Amino acid sequence: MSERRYHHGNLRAALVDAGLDLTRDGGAAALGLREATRRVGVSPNAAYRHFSDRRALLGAVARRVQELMAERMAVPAPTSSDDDAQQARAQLHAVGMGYIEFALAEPGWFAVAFFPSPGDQPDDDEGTGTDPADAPPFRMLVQALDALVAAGALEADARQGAEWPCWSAVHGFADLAIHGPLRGLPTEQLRALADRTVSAIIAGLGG
Amino acid sequence: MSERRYHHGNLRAALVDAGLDLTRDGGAAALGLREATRRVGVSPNAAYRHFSDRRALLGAVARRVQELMAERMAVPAPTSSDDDAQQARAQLHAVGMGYIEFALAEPGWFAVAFFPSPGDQPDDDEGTGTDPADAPPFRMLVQALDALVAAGALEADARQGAEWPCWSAVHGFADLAIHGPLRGLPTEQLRALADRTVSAIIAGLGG
DNA sequence: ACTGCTATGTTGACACTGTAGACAATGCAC
DNA sequence: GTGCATTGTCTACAGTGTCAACATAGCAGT
Repeated sequence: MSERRYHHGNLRAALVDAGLDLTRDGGAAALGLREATRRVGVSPNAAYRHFSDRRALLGAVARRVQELMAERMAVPAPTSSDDDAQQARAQLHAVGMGYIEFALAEPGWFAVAFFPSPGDQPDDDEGTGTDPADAPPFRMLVQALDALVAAGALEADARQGAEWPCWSAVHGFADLAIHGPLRGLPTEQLRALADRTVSAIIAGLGG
Repeated sequence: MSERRYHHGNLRAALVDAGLDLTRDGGAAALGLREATRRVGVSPNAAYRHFSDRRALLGAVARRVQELMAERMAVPAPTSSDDDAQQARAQLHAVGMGYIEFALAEPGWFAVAFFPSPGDQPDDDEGTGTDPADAPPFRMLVQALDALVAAGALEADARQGAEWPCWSAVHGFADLAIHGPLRGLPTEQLRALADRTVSAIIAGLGG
């Protein structure tokens, strides 16, 4: 098992795993090329065979985090209630709360998941790799909003672009709660504020 | 003028100014201790006479940016309309849009202004210096919300903690628009989405 | 089965960063 | 003027990302 072969076998995956470890506490800044390779037991430059850049590795880690996030945001199985509209609203609410709760539970990962500010803007679009608009958590939001329309709880006019107010609210709240003035508040209180925020943005969508 | 005296005279201020220059494009990552001192024409370690740390300098820059932000968010002078409630709502709306517009106009500065993720959390509260809750832009938000209550446009119950949904929405939108999937959208479209976001969160406050 | 190519990992080096400690110049208080 | 606290410099160290040249391993084709 621990025979050190010259070829690692699956370095790329191993580096991403190391990246997950490092970013979990410490966020993006904690992911160093040298540190990651050190953990895997490989020379620093080996990483360059799999990633063009430190930022490329970070991007790969980010995509994995997005998947983890979507898994944790599992929807609470639509209880067979009669009120479709109410249920759709509840689902959207759950998606929002799931987003925030993941952020609170894994602040380091969350800081990496979407658009890491540490490096400057990625120069070009395809720099980090994937379009953030098809990040799994985002798709969940889209789905929930569509369901809201289908249930008649949201006008078709108001549907257009509704993703952004929603995402804005939960994303902003997460940032405030992790790095901002809300940091350190007791979980219960935090959850109450999150609930208020999510409820408010959903309620305000109609107008 | 350009006589190089041994003592710079006002190094601290000069370093902060250099920091403003550096962060303006490039955000927090662009503020290097060595680079800043180089610009001022002073040895790297001179900075340590005025700041304990690179992060301390960054904090000083952040506070200056917050002031700049508040200046740019100048309220549009309450037009003497008869409808108090409508006017209060408009003021709150203007504060939110001002926040976002500053962020869009000065993305580098905005990234530094509040809670720079680059470094990890500041270890202790008083690390960066001031409580983010009395950042000038935040005070403007508080004021606008109070005015809303005074005008009868917001129940006293709903007033409590209303800062956070509001701040969350605009802050999140700014992040999405700068680093996120909204990046690069034409200004006009961006402004429309911002408007929608701000309107939504205000409309949703009552519930 | 041997040969050669390509993918993968290593070594050494460079320029850069933040930070620490010992030293030098300055300007203010007496 | 003298002495001292403030402010800036120099040297040095550990750490980083990245590049170029080299070494090894495994696979393809004869």
